[in-house]
Amino acid sequence: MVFLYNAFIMSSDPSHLDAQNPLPPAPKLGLIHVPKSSEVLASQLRVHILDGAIADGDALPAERDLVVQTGLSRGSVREALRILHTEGLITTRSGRLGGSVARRPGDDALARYIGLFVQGRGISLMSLLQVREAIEPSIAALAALNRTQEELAELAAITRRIEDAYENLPLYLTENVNWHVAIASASHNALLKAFITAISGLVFKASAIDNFASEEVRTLVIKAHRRILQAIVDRDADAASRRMARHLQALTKQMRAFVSAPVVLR
Amino acid sequence: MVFLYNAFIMSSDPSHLDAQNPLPPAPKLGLIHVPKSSEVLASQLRVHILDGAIADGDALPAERDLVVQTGLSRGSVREALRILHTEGLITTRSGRLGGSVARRPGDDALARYIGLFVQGRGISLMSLLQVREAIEPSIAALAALNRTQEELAELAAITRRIEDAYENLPLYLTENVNWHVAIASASHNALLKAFITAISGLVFKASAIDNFASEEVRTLVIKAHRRILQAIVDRDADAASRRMARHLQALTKQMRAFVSAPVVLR
DNA sequence: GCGACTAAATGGTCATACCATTGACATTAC
DNA sequence: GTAATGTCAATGGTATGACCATTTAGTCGC
Repeated sequence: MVFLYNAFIMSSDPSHLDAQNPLPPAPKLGLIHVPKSSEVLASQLRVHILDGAIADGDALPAERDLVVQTGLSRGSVREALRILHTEGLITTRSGRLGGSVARRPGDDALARYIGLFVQGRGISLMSLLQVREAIEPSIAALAALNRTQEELAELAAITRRIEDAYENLPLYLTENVNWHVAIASASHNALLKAFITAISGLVFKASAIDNFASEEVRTLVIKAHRRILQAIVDRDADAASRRMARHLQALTKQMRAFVSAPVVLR
Repeated sequence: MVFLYNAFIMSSDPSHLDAQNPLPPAPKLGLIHVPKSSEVLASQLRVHILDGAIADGDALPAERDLVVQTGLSRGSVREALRILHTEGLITTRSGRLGGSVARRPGDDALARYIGLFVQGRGISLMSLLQVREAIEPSIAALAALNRTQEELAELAAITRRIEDAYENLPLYLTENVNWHVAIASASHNALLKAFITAISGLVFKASAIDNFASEEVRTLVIKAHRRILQAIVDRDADAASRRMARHLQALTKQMRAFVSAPVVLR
């Protein structure tokens, strides 16, 4: 031991280096991050899930199988699976024929994280409405361009359901969220749809506390929805965008009284 | 054991219920989800972090302390902490004075999940550019309205750095991302900023593979940046929005050749 | 056939031990 | 004195092994 130690000292001594090359090999080392075993396993599995090598619905090996395959302890394997579960990339069931199956990240997973961000950072309802006003007119325009016949039918059905729920406030509000999401679906842009799903849900939860949807407001909303729907039917992207922008501005105006406080969920 | 079993059978026998109240208490039970111990602990800690009871930078109890406080095993406690870590709500260090400290969810955390979504769902670069075009004009408008003097200075500095990096392509591209993020900062909307941070980063990574920024493009970009900056200086929200929209449309056009494939990261 | 029981496979939890990392503190060398 | 060095304690990281809980396939009995 002592011998090895001395040898190390000697090899660090620059005195016997070639005079032509007086500099030691110039370590150029940066900070070294030593990953945890669970993170390494999670990363490997994540790659396989994201690139489709493990497809949506495919089963992962059982925990005890992963233990023998990886040489890690079961605790580490379980922590890796817990990471993937939290990321929304697997679901897990107990019992015989149980185990973990791969999942593509869904709108709900992304919505959950946007919710964490909004709540943790104390984002105000005002800011949320700003985001909605920023995004949704473009979504309406894309929907006008890309909507299929089926999506149009669905959208018309929801528009009608909202009108039918005129007296049933809770139903009215949830169908309203569905309406916005349905338009986002018709935009054929999955990321925009996920954004609007998250934001509409948050606005709904934050505003359902107080009841701002007076009868007058509801009447105006229904009118606006009809006009937006018509623009989408007509494939008139410009009109869809414009009308959606106006619609949201009007809604925001109605909610001004509530917008100062940060968003509170549940 | 047998006795208890029989007692249960008897108590389930409705024959000796009050005739006035012939219905059993109407169970009305839905599906019951039994949470895992680690999830319960994670939820409790999460609430305290999100509502600020555990502020950003505050230390959580040591793992072994949580064990005695909660009565759970250390493995369960660790899984709970792993969940919070994955959600970006805590960071953890080893060693003396180590432990877990609470963190507010940051732009990076949200960006990471948006990245997972984009990659896992095979979102195309085209869709990403659509999102950028949908969001960023509004951001420019908000920046024109809300920018402070300091943010203006920072924005001008970045604009200059981009021009200086005309010949240094990698620097040019990263400063370009910074420019978009700086505008989003000036919008004073943290959620929009997080979105743009994520999307600009993804577009950068997805497009840095091939080199589309020809000299001609770079010249046009620099011109466009100047005009947008001027609108923000002038507090002209309309012009800022319009010019940003044009700028992005032009950029998207330049990238048309690359946009068909899904986004590939790293 | 059909119900009830059993067994097996799987995730969930616990207890314990030990390793690895980090920094405070004492010690030593100069 | 002070700077290098060594020691030790606190904390997270990992491994083992056992047992519990849940769920389903299969089997037995009627």
